[in-house]
Amino acid sequence: MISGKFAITIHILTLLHKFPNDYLSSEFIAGSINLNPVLVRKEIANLKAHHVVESKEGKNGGTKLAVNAAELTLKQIFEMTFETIGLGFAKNQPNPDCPVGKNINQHLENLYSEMNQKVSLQLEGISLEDFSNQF
Amino acid sequence: MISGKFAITIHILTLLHKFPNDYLSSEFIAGSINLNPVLVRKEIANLKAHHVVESKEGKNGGTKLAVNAAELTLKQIFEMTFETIGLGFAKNQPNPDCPVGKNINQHLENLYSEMNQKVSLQLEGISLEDFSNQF
DNA sequence: TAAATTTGTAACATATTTTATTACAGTATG
DNA sequence: CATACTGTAATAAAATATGTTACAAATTTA
Repeated sequence: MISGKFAITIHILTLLHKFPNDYLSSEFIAGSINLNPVLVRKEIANLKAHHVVESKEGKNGGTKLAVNAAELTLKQIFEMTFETIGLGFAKNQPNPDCPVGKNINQHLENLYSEMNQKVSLQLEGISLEDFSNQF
Repeated sequence: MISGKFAITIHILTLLHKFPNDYLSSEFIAGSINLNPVLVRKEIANLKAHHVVESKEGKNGGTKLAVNAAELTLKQIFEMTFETIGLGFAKNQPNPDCPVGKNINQHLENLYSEMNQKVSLQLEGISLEDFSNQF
């Protein structure tokens, strides 16, 4: 299974970009994603930690973008929500007495690292503005 | 979370490649991966369905490669164990009355589809033999 | 032919991760 | 002061991944 963090975060950011002058409430955003507002606030907390959005408490409060959407890339959003991409590892430590078991994770990491470079290159070329303007 | 299917499968195939003349038992393979033999047999069942390995029941039975390792690419293995790569979707159906909610999944799919092409290109260039010869 | 070993598979159990819910303190608005 | 938000903790529920047990069927070998 793969968590919806990236998808949710980019959904939030797209909405914020569409309403650049408003503080959007987590309830409103949750209504578009069809998600519990608390989970929206959690993702917003992550975005705040990365200084991508700012929010205002209290009545008529909410969240708005704090950066230029043309300068925020999907790669940055990816890195805020995922560490890296990959095809996973076996859960348990493989047998260190086996030449294959001993080294497989290192070799997989190398493979995945190259995957990440390629994906990052793609995502670096797309800004939030680009993504949002598709709608 | 991400399942270990790909990692386990490539581990199995690497072992089979290292012992091209033997039928390896699921117990032996499980010992290298440090995994329950039943789970190994499940992945082998998948490989059998794709005609990549053959196995023999009964005493001294086990599994061996049924294809040329130089011609089996990591892309093929990837496709047997994952459908596609991507950064996920929100779990619930987004709001179809919202212009963003209505289209976000399609746009994400397009994005992921391009990611898959890039990753596939990479994995296509690596054979099981290449991977196994690193050890 | 009998004993031993191995696959194949089902059924069930446990662990982990992801998502949802409830609750409420704190903050700003009007 | 009433209202409507955020922020966050605590807990529950759902989904997925992994592990275990059990046993029939197949094959080898003694």
